[in-house]
Amino acid sequence: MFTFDHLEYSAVDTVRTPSSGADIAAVGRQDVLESYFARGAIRKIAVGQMLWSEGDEARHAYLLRSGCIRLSQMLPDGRRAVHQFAFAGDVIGLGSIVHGRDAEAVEATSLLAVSLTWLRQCAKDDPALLGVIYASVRSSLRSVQEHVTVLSRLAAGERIAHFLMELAERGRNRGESPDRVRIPMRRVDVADYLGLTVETVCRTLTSFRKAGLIAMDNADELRVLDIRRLMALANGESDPHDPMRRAS
Amino acid sequence: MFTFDHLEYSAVDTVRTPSSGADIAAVGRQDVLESYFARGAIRKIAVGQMLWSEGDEARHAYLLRSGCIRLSQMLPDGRRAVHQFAFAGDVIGLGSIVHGRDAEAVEATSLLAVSLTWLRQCAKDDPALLGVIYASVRSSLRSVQEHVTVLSRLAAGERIAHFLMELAERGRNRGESPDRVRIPMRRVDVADYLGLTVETVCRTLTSFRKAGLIAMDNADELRVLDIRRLMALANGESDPHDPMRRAS
DNA sequence: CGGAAAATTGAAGTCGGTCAATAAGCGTGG
DNA sequence: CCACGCTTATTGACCGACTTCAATTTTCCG
Repeated sequence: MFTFDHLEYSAVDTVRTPSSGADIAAVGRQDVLESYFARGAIRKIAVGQMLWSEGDEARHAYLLRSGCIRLSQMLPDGRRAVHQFAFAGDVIGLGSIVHGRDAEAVEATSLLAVSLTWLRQCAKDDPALLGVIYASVRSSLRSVQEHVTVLSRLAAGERIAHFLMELAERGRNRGESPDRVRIPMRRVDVADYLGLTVETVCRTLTSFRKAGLIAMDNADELRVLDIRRLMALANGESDPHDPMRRAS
Repeated sequence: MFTFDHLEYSAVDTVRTPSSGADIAAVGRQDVLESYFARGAIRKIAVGQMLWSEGDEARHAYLLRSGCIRLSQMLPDGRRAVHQFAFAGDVIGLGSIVHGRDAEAVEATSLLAVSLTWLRQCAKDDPALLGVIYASVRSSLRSVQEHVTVLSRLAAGERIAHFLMELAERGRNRGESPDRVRIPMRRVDVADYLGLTVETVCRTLTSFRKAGLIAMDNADELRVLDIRRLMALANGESDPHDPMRRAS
């Protein structure tokens, strides 16, 4: 849940988890992990390129240096669910032996890759490592659970607000301005992340704009104008009759 | 994802995970964990009693011997999202330092409780233990991810079918008949688990009954009549125009 | 520039929700 | 054992939030 005063995610676990999700490690307390990734290989992937596919054996864990990776799962008939977006500082690939979903670059992405077998070897000498990995997966778990609540019970407008606050919070953790939110992914990605359609995402953003909650210069960047109301929406604290909850 | 032939969950990870969810450990390969729980204290809780509440510090992990625990999260205005149901054989309480959601008994439940600090001590002597715990949380992660896909992209009928197949599969893992599914929780719990309303759950079950997919004697037990169609629905492989996808 | 992809807007339809009523359990106590 | 009262489940009628289908506009790159 977001709080208004400090704009900070409820850090319930030992590890600070900026709403990173499945497979994504916490950023704080991650020094241990990062020291291992520092010895990893740099890998760059272009927009639309897959880091791995569903069913692939997991061989590496990755620390994002820049860019954005979309983790998603396809249904047989083409429907898609985006589980999480990973940003700079996030660690992905620790959650599976065999990948259960696709990982694709939403924008040009640079990562550090380490072999999982090597990581396992290291864990035998360094007892702290396994604990950090465990904490990382655990914090991922908490993030996905929050996502479940969003998908399960929030209305369209609340989901979008939640998403924007999530982006703002995570941008802030990377040292970006909190009232300026960049949206690196396309609308269809946002829609598949929030269980909505592209059209609903557009319409909701438009109504937010008209209500003075946000301002948009480009399609991929917006300014937060009324963070209080956005927060209330994001946390499900808004008035049930607030028209911003709805899309139309 | 479910498969028809063996009625078995895709065991993608090393640990067999019968669709158990957040905080719920895998059942297979769990011998290590169980040996520790064997030295735990027996605790019994009655229907409606809370095992813990959101915000509580996590002090114990529990292995369910019988009954059913509902893990849920409340929104400020009373909306509720049920994250998972834990059944006999499942382990809960390993996913958090501070609990992020409530745990309440759906029916009379008996559990084995061990202290987390004690478990941590043991982990120092037994390197395998931390690995098993890690695997447990990892498999929980995978389950919640599946749930995200369900909530994000499946229609009402598909969600109910998925839920029934999940119950059947997990009952089967506990040695129960696969074509006889018991539903220990109330309709409102099912609704909050699937992001629907009580009425939609009822209506969908009725239409399943009328279509010959299931038969119901009591409200809390049903017989699976057409598992093939239920499976197809559950996995999102049904015809987009199949009326069973819809509620009405 | 030009052409395709992406974003946005509009109009109409529908799935699932809301509100309301009825039925079915279920435990308690006479 | 049955009557009573309460909770839960089910069904019906209506409604509306979101989707679907269909333009139109904007953006992005060659």
